[in-house]
Amino acid sequence: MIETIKRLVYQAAETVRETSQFSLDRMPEFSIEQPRGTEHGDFSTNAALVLAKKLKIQPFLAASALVENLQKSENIFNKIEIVKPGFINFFLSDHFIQESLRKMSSKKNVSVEPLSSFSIEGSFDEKQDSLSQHKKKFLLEFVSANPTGPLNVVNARAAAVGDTLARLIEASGHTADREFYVNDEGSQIEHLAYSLQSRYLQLLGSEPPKGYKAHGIFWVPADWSLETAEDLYQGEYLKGMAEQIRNGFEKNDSKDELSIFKNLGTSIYGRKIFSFERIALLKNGFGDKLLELIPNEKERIKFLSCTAVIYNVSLQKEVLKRFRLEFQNWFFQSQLGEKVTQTIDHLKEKGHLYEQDGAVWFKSTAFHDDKDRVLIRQDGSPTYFATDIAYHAYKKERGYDKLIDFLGPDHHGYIARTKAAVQALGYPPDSIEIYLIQLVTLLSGGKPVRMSKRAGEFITITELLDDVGVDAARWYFLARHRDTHLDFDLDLAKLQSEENPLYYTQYAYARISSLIRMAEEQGIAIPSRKAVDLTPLQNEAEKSLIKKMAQYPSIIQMASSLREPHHLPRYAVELARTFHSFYTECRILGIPGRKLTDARLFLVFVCKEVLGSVLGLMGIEAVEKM
RNA sequence: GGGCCCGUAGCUCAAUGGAUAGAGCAGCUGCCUUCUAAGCAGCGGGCUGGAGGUUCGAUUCCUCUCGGGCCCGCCA
Repeated sequence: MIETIKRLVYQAAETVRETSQFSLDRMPEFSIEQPRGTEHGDFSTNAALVLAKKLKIQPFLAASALVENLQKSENIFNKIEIVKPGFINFFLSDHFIQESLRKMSSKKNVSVEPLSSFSIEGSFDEKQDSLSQHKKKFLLEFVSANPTGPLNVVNARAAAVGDTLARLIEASGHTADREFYVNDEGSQIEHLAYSLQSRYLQLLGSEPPKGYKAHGIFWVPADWSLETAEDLYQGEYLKGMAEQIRNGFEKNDSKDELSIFKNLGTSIYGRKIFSFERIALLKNGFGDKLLELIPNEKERIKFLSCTAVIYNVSLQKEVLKRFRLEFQNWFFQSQLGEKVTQTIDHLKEKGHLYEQDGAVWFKSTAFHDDKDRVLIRQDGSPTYFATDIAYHAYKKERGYDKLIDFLGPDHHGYIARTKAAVQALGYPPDSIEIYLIQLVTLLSGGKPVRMSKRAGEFITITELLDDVGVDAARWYFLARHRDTHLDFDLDLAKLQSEENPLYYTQYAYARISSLIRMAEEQGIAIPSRKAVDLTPLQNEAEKSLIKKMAQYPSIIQMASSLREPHHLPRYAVELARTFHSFYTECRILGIPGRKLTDARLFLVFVCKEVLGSVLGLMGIEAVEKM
């Protein structure tokens, strides 16, 4: 419906270009909107206003030119008017609205054509044919939490936003892979292993073993160099892990947790990382013999790192699955291997590096970064940033056209330097997009819950899901713009759960489902798309519902291209409201006239499809009964 | 000192440069002997933090300013 109107406007603009004195090479982007009241028509466009700006002419003049060249098919328009500055308002015929409904249902799953980049040369249809060439491969990286513990609420927000954006991008005709980057190397992982070992040692006795010293609440090797215990992980979950190392992983759970170490370990690292004996020990427990069985401190820490990483990742995977999110790829930093030095060499060849103070620097200021960045430290080891560049290089080498990263707000400094790196590698600036997802402040009892992984104080995603459920969690995260701080009031989320917009939307779906069930009981089937007579649909409630559904493709297109999933819940509520209003006013069953019943039944059936599709994009369950 | 994000109804938040700035919650008034009242219809509620600028038009873009949050390592 909107596409049709938009196409006609484009065609009108083309005619204007061909026949008028205006020198116009490209029709600027414009929008088709649904005005609030009916006095401004069923739909309106600002096309003439943006055109006027481009041509530097009076808006009203541009509007007149467009309207004169608009095909005023009576099958489509009852009336077209030009108003005040230069809005063009379309009043649609009943026939056009009714037939739009028929078209909507013809699409298997509602998808849309990108309308954003049309030049005025070439007709709409030609552009549409070349759509397949515009199909792009997206790679979305998000969550990417360190494998040092359970996922928290901020990760959950990223999970919801990233997943739904991926679905949106797919719905708008591209492909999108989701990727989780696991930082399984570096000092933080080492600290994790030391923290774990310390918890294990604490299980064994009250005094530190020989060669260890007290370090805060931890016991660390006497020659350990770290200055403060703050660098160690204090979370309670490490105690549980330590116990499992002592008692065996299998015993703790009915599931065979051991397969994690065999299967996940192998799939992560592509090779066996634990010997048969080690796996058996993980299974049955080390008892109090860990230090004897792996006497070499360095080897033991490496072993504990791997164990902790694999275990944490497997738990993260599990909870994300519960959150209805599955990543196509889990990419581990340790998989980069030679890639890091290769990438650095590549940058060196291109002349983007220099040496200073015994370190190797990337001249990122050449690409709009604030200052240059170290890639190789004085001690010869690569920085985190260096591995990150290698990782992004590898992403591009895998053939993705567009990389999208979601970062936490504390990483905003990485936006400029990462973009700089991608450009330095020779890729166009628009091949990478990096967005921040702002913090989530959990409110409990009206007071913020402070979250710090190392202090061990945080609400895990599991606790959140236990508390409010997957649907409510996803809805809350998606409903807000990713750029704004989110106050997630746990009490409120629970208390209001009965009058949540989520339930309002699901209720609309359930009502339709119930209706269709009842119709079937009465032997009334959903009429076929081809045969149904839609002419009985004439009152405002019916037409409003059709028009609201007609907006769906442009909502997807907008949310997808802006990378802003929060438009979906808003639209879902609007659609549900329009439906509820229609439902109250129009009876479907038990009315005289089978034709009206059929037409309305078809209407709600399509509405159910659209509602189901919106909820599906949000990863929220569409319930048949409430 | 520098950078990023946010200031919109009592509360939580929308509004891809567009018409009278909108929803939900909270408050008030009506509506269930017929398809789910977890619903509908209606009312009240705003100097969009403030001051300039850009233009046909600014919540949106630019400058300044006030308030809140986050960051600024050869940690990851």
